[in-house]
Amino acid sequence: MPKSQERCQEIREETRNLIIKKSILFFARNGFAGTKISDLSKHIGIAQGTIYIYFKSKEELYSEIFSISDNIAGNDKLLLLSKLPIPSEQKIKKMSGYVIKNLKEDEMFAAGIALYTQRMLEGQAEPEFYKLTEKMIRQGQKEGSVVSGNARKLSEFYWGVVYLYAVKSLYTADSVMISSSDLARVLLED
Amino acid sequence: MPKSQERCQEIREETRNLIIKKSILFFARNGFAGTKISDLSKHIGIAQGTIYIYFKSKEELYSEIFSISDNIAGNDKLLLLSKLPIPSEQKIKKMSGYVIKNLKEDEMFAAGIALYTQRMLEGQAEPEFYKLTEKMIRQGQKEGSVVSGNARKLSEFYWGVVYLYAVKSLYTADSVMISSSDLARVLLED
Amino acid sequence: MPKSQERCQEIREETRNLIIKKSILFFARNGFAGTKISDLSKHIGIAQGTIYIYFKSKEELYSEIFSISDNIAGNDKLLLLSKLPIPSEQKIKKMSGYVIKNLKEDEMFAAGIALYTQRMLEGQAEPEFYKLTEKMIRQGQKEGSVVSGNARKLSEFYWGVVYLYAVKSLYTADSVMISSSDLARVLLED
Amino acid sequence: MPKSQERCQEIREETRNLIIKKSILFFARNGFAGTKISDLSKHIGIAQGTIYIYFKSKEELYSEIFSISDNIAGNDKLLLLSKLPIPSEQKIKKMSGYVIKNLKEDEMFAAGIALYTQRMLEGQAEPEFYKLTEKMIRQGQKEGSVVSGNARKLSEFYWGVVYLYAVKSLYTADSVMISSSDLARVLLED
DNA sequence: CATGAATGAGTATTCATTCAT
DNA sequence: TATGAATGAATACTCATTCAT
Repeated sequence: MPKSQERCQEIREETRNLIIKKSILFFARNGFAGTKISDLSKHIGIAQGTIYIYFKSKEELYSEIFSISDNIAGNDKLLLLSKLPIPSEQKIKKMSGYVIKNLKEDEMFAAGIALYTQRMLEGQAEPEFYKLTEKMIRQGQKEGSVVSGNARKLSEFYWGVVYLYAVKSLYTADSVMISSSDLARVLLED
Repeated sequence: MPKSQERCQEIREETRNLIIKKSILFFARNGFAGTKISDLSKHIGIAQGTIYIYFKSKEELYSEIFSISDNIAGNDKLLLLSKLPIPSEQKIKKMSGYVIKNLKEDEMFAAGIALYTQRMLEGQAEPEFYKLTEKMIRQGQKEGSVVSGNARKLSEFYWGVVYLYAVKSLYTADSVMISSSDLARVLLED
Repeated sequence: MPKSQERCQEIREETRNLIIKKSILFFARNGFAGTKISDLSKHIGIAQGTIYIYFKSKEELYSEIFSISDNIAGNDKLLLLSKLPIPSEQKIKKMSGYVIKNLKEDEMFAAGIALYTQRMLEGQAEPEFYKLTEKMIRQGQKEGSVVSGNARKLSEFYWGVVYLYAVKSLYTADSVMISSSDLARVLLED
Repeated sequence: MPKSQERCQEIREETRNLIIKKSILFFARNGFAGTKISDLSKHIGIAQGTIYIYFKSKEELYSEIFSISDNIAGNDKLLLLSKLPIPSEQKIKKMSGYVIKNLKEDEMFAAGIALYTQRMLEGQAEPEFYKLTEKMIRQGQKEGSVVSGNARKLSEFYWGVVYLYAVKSLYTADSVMISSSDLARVLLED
């Protein structure tokens, strides 16, 4: 008896997600060239061939992971946050809390941040959440809670610091993490 | 003919240095696995085989580059600086000025910082200049010029920021650089 | 329930025949190595696994097809023909008419001829119908209706020409076919 | 001391030609899918990697071989022949003599004919020498030396017969070859 | 029986390294 | 020394075959 259409679809979806999820960490740690399909498939726990059922090439898998790392980086939450009718100081504190919490608890989040930032450095990604942060900064500067200076540069600096700790956590299991308030202070006046 | 002997030695030295110098940027940008000897030799302007006259393997060249990136990162200057009988605030400002100037003017410096930090993250390098910076921070905290907090963490943070801008400058030709005083302010009280 | 048993057997037989029938064309066009089971199953309209219910391996399916292509090539008819008590000229004309008719109307026939000839060229098939044709030729030479020359060579030439048009029809839908009388003339005196 | 520019060029040319020459037979015998690069390189007597210095892929090598098989098939000679101010009968006899001689003596010639014809069947090659032969046939028909009938069809038939014996000689070392005059008789009146 | 996702041995391709010139 | 063509082990990718459903 043939498997039902839906069940097949489900299985495909599951396997595809498994591959993506497990690949993110691998690519974030070792880079594209440093990642071998043989190692990757062992790490995922599937056969090498299975990867090629879902992705045409290593390159394609890598690309897919990037479009996903965008979401991982938390755009949705940030978008929501940036639209709330609250003072910028609170937004930045909430954002920093969210970021630090995730960096600590979710390796995937750290990997997403790392990959996304790297691709951005190579000029191949548009930093959506940089812009949202810029907005918060400008609002905060009006409100007097955020330090003065070019908003774009400050945003870059803020996320740069996040990247720093993301990369650190990818390499060192129990790396000392910056505190949520220390991170917020990058932008806020004392 | 001792003269020609020396000249030979000189030429050897020159070629060797050329390889190292041109390799640093390449490795810093693409990582170890992402750097192909064929591309590298083309970039240097020599034959692939020539590299193997001076270095036993890609691995050895990479290692060599690290021991050099250590120096590039400015240990000597830093060491000197840290021993001067001047207030920590001045040391930190001088160091920041030195770092920013070099990041702006010397791609090799940026590459050295990037490589060194990367290897450090992978736990394969002992961060000599982190310790020197820690010293300055402790001195500064006593003098009241440096913000309070764990000296090691602050040092890591300071150099993390430097790494951030080093990487940025490797990828983007005219990247907006942080100012020397902004960098110093990472450690100094307002 | 003997009835359902039979029905089952029938279905099996049907599927098996479907696979064979549809495979012949595929193998004839692309050769053994050039035929992928994935493509083949798509072309047949069944799942890949189904093929392996009926045949132990690709190799076995291929072999099966050959024993069948032997029959397709029309041994039985030829055998019958060669035994009829009629002049060789008529036999050859009938045979040529039969061959051309089938080449035109039945892709399977063309495929069978092509496969059989290919395997023969590789020395893996015994050309039963070559021998029957040889007989006709010898008879015809005695009767004065067939051109003189080595009977085996003439037989090879005759079937070579048939192969030629068989292959042509496999690749080109509406290929110009040789006429029955042109084919006969390969052997017959004017 | 570096190798001289010209010597390098020479070596490259030689190796490239060696690969092409030795590949023709292999591909002609086994087809594209049936040819493994590992076997091919062993047969040529070089390392697998060497092939990829000269050709981007197996596909590209195969294509290259085809553009060359065109020449092998003897276009130049044929062109010359077709333009000579001699009766068509002589042209056809000369051509047949040339073809049979080469089929007997030069495996490469046979391979070239086989490959070219196969690609033509797949509709991927323009049969230059078919056209030249057509011309000869038309001229001969006017002169009364060539059998009547559609010139294109006759040309196809003639080269089909040549293909037949080309393929045969590829598989069987000492295959019985058609004689030059037998081949000519395919087109000429008795 | 039929399915098609998964497997892994087999094949194509790359790239660090060697070596004749 | 310097070269770059050649090497072959390492890696990416394919496809005949299996197996849980």
